[in-house]
Amino acid sequence: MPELPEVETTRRGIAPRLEGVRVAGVTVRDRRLRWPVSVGLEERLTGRVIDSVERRAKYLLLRTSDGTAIAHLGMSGSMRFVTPEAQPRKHDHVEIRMESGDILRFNDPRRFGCLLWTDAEPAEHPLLAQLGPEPMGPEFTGEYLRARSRGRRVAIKQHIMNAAIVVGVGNIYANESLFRAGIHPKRAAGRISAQRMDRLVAAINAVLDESIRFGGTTLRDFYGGEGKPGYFRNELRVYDRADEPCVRCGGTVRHTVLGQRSTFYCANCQT
DNA sequence: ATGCGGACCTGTTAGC
DNA sequence: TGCTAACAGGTCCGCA
Repeated sequence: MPELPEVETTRRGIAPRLEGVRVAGVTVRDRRLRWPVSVGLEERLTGRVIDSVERRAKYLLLRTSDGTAIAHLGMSGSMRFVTPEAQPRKHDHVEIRMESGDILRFNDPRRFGCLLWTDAEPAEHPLLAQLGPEPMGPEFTGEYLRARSRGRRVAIKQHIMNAAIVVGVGNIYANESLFRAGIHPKRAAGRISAQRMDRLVAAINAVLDESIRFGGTTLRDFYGGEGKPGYFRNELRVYDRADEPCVRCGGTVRHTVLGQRSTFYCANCQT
C-alpha cells in the first residue's frame, strides 16, 4: 500500500487524536513484523504523552519526552481508530489505547512493516541515518539530483526509488513522475540533462503534492487514519494502465519490469 | 562503490 | 468450481 502520500495521509489522520494525549495502554498481539516489535515498547509508551506525530521518509514517528516509537507500514500496513467494542481483526498486530478513549490499531497482513522503540533521536537510528533528503524539502533540487546521478548507469526509475538518493518515491509515483517529466524509466541516471532533472524534480513534487491532496492512492486496501480511501487512483496516468491509450499522445502505454518492479510508460512521450 | 537478486509475508486475482 | 501460479503499494542484505 503505502508510499509517501499514503503515510502522510495516515499521519494527518492520526496526529490530531494522539498529540498531547497520554497513552493509557499498549497491547501487542503479534510481535512478528519485519523486525520483532521492540521488547518493552509497551512499557515505554504507556503513561507517556505523545508530543508529536511526525513523518520521515515513510516512517511515522510518535515522539514522547523519553523516546520515540518508529513505525513503518511496509507494503500492506495501516493504522486506524476503532471503537472499544470492535473485536481485533485478523492481522491487527498492535493496539494503542489513549487516555482520551481513542484506540488506534496497527494492521499489517504481510508483516513487512515495523514498530520499534528508540531512546535516542530517531534521525540517528540505523534505519533512518542513511536516508536521503525529503522529496518535497528544500535540499531536493534538480542540481542535487544531477550531482548524485553523475556517472551512474542505473536506470533513472531505480535511482529515484533509492532511499539513499531521495526518500518516499515508491513504485506508483516513480512511474507517474517520469511520465510527467517525459523521461524514459530505463534511461541511465547519469545521462539526463540539468534541464530535464529540474523537470523531474518538479514532477515528483507535483505528483506527491497532488496525491496528498487526494488522500493518497487506494489500489485495493489503503485507508487513511479516518478510514477513508485515497482518490488519487483516478488521477494516475500510466500506472496500471498497460495497453490503454496514453492520455497525452494517444499511443499505447507499455508495461515492463525493471528491478523486479512493474513499470509503465509511453514510449512516444518518454525518451 | 555499484548493481543485482533474493529475502521477508499474506491475500487477491488470473489462468488452466 | 477448484487448484496453482503469479503478482502486489517496501526495502534490507549479501554477494559479485
